[in-house]
Amino acid sequence: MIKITFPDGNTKEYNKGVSGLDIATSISPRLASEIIAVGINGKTIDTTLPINEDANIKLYKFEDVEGKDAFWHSSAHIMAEALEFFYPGIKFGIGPTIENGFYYDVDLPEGKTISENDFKKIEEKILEIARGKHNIVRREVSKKEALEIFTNKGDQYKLELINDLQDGTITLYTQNNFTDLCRGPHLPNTEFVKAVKLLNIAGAYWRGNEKNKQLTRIYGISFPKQKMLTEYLELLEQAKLRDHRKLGKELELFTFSDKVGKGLPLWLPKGAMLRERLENFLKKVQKDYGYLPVITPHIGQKELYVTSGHYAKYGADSFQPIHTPAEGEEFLLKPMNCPHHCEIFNSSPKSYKDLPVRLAEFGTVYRYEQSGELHGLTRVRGFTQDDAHIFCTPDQLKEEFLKVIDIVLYIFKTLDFKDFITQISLRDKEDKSKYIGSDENWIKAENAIIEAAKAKNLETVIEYGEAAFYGPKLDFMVRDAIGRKWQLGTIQVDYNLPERFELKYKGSDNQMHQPVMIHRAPFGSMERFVAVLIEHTAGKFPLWLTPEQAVIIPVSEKFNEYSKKVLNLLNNYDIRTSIDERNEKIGRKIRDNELKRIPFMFIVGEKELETNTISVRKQGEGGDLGNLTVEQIVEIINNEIKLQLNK
RNA sequence: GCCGAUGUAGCUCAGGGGUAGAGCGUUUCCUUGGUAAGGAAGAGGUCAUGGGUUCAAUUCCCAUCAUUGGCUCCA
Repeated sequence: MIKITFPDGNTKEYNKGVSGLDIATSISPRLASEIIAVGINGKTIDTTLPINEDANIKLYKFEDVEGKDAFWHSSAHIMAEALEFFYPGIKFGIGPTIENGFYYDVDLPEGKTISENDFKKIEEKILEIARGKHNIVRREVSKKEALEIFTNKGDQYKLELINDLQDGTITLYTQNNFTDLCRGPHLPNTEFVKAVKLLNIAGAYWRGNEKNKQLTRIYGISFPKQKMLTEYLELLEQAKLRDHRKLGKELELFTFSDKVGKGLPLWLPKGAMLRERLENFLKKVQKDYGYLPVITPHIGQKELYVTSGHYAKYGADSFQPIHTPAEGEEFLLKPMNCPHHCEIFNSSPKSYKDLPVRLAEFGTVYRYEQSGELHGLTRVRGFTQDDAHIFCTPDQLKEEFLKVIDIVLYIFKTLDFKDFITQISLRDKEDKSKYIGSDENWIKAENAIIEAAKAKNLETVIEYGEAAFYGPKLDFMVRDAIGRKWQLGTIQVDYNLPERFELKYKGSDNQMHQPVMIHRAPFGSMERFVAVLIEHTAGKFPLWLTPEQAVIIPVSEKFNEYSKKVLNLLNNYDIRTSIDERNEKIGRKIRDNELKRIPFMFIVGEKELETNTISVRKQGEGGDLGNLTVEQIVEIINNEIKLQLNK
């Protein structure tokens, strides 16, 4: 007998060799039918595998991450079988579970293509296989045997994978007519899969290396209930409605023009107003923290970027140098503000008493991003960083870094960004050639960041290979409406550029010393930040930020005169207001302004004219909130703004 | 940059080898209306661009450009 301990601490004795499924069955048949995988002492295994020793057990359903993982992994195998049915000779790369669903990378037979039109028949085939209730059978094989099987099948990708595996650890899973190399765990049988949807199709390099062949990647998702699929698809639809590219157009915030060039955003008046408010908000914060505004040009001599290392790293893949009539004279569009700021630091001799120097600029930079990478406002070729560089003594580094974290957290809090990931971006352990500077400097910088994050009790994830080429970063990442992660705020420690630009200050010992630099941008870039803000708020911006705070809606033209009077009053109180003077019925005007997400609507008619008031309606809340005087509503608005900015 | 998809009116989209359609928006007129769509009439398109096939191309083919889903990259 062995002792099984359940998550609630209860224990029960079972015969040696009992399976997770047996244990679930002993509790309830219902439970047994929902169990997808089993956790044994922290390791996830198949429900049918025997358990031979005392263990802590967890029974995973679809609702658990471990359950979803097995569920979608099996779904990928079933999809592979369906694909093999339609495309004999197809070869398989990898087919893992992802956050929402699964994919399989496949190499289609010569001359065959697959398109979204084929999805329906593949989905039907998947469900047909699923309904067959085929057991998914695990088999341990020797490396030799595994190699034989896939040599016979002619699947070179699997062979490549097997060659990287240790003998004795190789398992195969078979359902119906399909066998795949797989670590598992998997569903007990195919019938668990009740609903499936193939989502999209994409190219993906074998093993993520662009020198390798590009395989066809098919994404899908599956569920144990049809209803769950329907709900998931609805969720996707709703996310699409929040997409900043759609809302940016609808709310007239920004646009692009082929004639200007791709990846070069044009801010429309309302978008510019919004952005300007964000900038002013940050300027005020930075003033309080002792930053000094500077302004630098959009281009600089090529030599500047040779010095900084940008040219060697990105020069060939960038916007190309600007040539002048003068022989040999070359300028570059600035890809970063730091070299200019270094030169400002260098413009006068510094004493340790001058430090830290904090130079801030909303600096527009230009980077020739790969064309396939451009995306709305989140990745563009011309954008404005809320950039600043802090030049400080090594002793001041920690405190300065902590203060920057405070700024970022304050901004995120004010704007209600709750779901963000704090990521420590370090060097690639394998390939240090991607970076400039000495090991010593890198270790110092990386430690400084790790310590600062610790001091602030930030819950961080460490990502290797994500550092900037001149230094490690602390990045603040958020997700957009379609679940993609973007870096917003970033704080970077840099010992390297001070060296390259020969930055110096005179210390109390009367010797020259090198300052440390902190690069930081709480928003990251105005473009990306606004994009994410649009998606997080679904276009319903906080009152202090929104381009139009209120609209006056006259019940009929007879009240236009009174509307203008109200407008003047509100303007005097700095409330951003306009009048909807269109010859439309009031219901129509309300609907249109609701859709424009204007926070307040002030309806004025006979009653309001007589009592010298306005009828107040709040966006998204419907109905009539009663009559107020202009002074009263101004107070309400100002209080709400105060609340938003002081939290 | 690579693989796939898409490109028709300001917007969202239908259509299809014989020189184009809807809804919304816009304009004009009627209506002067009380908290999420009042009515009528009109204007608006070299069907992304350039080639090719064809008696005939917006439709089929090729290329380019742009958008888009991924991959790679990301200062």
